[in-house]
Amino acid sequence: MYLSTLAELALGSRLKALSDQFYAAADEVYRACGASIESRWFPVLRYLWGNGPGTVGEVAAAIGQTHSAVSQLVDKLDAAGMVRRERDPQDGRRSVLVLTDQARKALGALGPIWQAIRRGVSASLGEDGGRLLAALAACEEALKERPIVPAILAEHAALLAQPLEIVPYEPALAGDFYRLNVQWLERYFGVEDIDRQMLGDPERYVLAPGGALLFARMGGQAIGTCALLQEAPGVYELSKMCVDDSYQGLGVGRKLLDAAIAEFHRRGGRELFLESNSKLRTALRMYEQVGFELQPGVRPGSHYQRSDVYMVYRAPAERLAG
Amino acid sequence: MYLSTLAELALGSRLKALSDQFYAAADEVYRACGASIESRWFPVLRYLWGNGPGTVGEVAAAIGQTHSAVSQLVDKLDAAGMVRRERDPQDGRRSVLVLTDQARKALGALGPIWQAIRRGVSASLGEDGGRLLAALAACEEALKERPIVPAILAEHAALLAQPLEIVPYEPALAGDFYRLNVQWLERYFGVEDIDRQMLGDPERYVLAPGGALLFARMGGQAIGTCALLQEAPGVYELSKMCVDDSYQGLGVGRKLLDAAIAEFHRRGGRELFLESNSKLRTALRMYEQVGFELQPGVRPGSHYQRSDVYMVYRAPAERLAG
DNA sequence: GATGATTATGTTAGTACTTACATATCACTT
DNA sequence: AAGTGATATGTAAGTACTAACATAATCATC
Repeated sequence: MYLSTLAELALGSRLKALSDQFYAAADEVYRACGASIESRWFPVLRYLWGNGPGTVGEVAAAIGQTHSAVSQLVDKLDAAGMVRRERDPQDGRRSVLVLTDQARKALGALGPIWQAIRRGVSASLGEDGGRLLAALAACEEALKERPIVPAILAEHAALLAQPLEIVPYEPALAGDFYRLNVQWLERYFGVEDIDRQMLGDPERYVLAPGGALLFARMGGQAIGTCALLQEAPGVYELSKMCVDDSYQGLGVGRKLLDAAIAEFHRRGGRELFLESNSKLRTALRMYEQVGFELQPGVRPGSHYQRSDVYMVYRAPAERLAG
Repeated sequence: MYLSTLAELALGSRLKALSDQFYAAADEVYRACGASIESRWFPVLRYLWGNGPGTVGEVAAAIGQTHSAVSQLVDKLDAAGMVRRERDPQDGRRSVLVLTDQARKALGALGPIWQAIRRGVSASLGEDGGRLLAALAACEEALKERPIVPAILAEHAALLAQPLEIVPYEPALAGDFYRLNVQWLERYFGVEDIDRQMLGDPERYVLAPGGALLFARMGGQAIGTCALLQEAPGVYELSKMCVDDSYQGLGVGRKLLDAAIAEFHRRGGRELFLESNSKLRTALRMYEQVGFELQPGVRPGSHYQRSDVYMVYRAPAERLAG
């Protein structure tokens, strides 16, 4: 399932879906057994049944819903003849909810159904049912102790505060070069043979021909990379630029790009070009911002199947002059 | 929390509540970070972002919702300028959903927030977060393989088919006498010393003084019990009556009670009384139904702290006569 | 006993879904 | 080409909640 690949990000959706499944299943069972009760009524009715009459607020707190949800539910239960509202003589604000005899009778007859639900759920889910219940209880507890929003905001602040540094290639980073590029290529295109070759041995295919390889590092981890390939003396290609998915949006790409251009200038390069794909609008816009200009057609003799965009760098000074 | 005592019965409610918490948390984070996106949009947007344009049905299947939910969501996303609907030229029925540039930009900037959510959730939930995800995935899988409704109905049929029998004490049942009573006492009151003594050695404290001990058995398992204690010659106390939680509602208690009264008559008993607590309304009503009459006050010399109800049995014949 | 704050509930409006139905298109068969 | 069933989407009505507000009763303080 797609959602499970998103892990923590799609928890809400998945829990909701599972919740709906259980509600629907209970309703179907009640209907099949001829019980005139709805699954949504269960928490309120069961509470009143087990604990005796209670106020709206008390029930709401026990079953973890708002008082207005309970109040509205009671409207329905009242209409269905299951619950009576009585004023508390001690405290006129309170509405005391009392099960009617009809409800007591109906609930009394539900024992075997509830028992069957318990067993049926256990049978269907097997051990995972127990695990789900345990995890659920643990998470409910954890969320009470450690609210989630401040935790997320703290992580967010920490992420943004971590210094981002651009560092040159070192052998320990070879694996990151491969990982980052493949992650990116698989998402947008597919990995071509020419890619695997270069990605697997950057020292031979990037550095040896006189190119440069840069990495963006945050918190000790390589999260982006960018290569400057020397095609001919003084002629460089900007290539293999990518940033880890989970660090998108932090401006990492722009910093890598700036660093690569600075390196091109430091080496006194004569020409800098790149090939890309028109699907990558965000990237193309960024290239334009730093000084690349779109050329008509593709570069003669391009070795990438995916490239349909050809851009050439023109330093700001040149542009002013020309 | 009350709901967690209901185990499998309240799974729907609890999952829904947790789901809502995650949605609300995500929305709060988005708001705090100034991102103009809503948590409910996430699955659709993320899918389109990661997998490129897709049709309504494709997206719905991927994120596990109905096509109409997606269609309605797309209405909102369209209004918000995040998604465009385009007709599929190959198949005129299909609506192809395409992210707008604005959406791409917004989603691009969300990288660190998503990353923070992942980390924040993990930080708040600790290991339980991983357990929840694992259990969730396992249960989703299990429900696909073994639908839950037939499993419940099968259990229900099996339950009703099992014959219920009332049997007298035998040594193998001594453990059940203890288990059933303690389960019940812990739920409602607390176990008093006088209880432990008698529960631990029924042969000495129930049978030796001339009492009787009955058990309800279903499918080979003891699921309820009831004692008839002889206080003085011909004077009996009905006591220690309880039924396993998970077999409530099957009429087990009533059968035990009827059997105990029959035993009292068989022995030619002169007086039968019981002590109970006013909290146990269902039980009290049942006692009244079979012929017990409420007495004012408590029984003189009662040995239970929890008893505030004193009832004496009057055989139907006596009542007719009196 | 007047007052202001708090508490308990009810009410209204809105949201996110569902189910059920309607409509449009496609793929086949004849 | 005309009809038929399947498929893809849209639309309408309904449900179960929430949030926000309104109302009423109680408590605390002077």
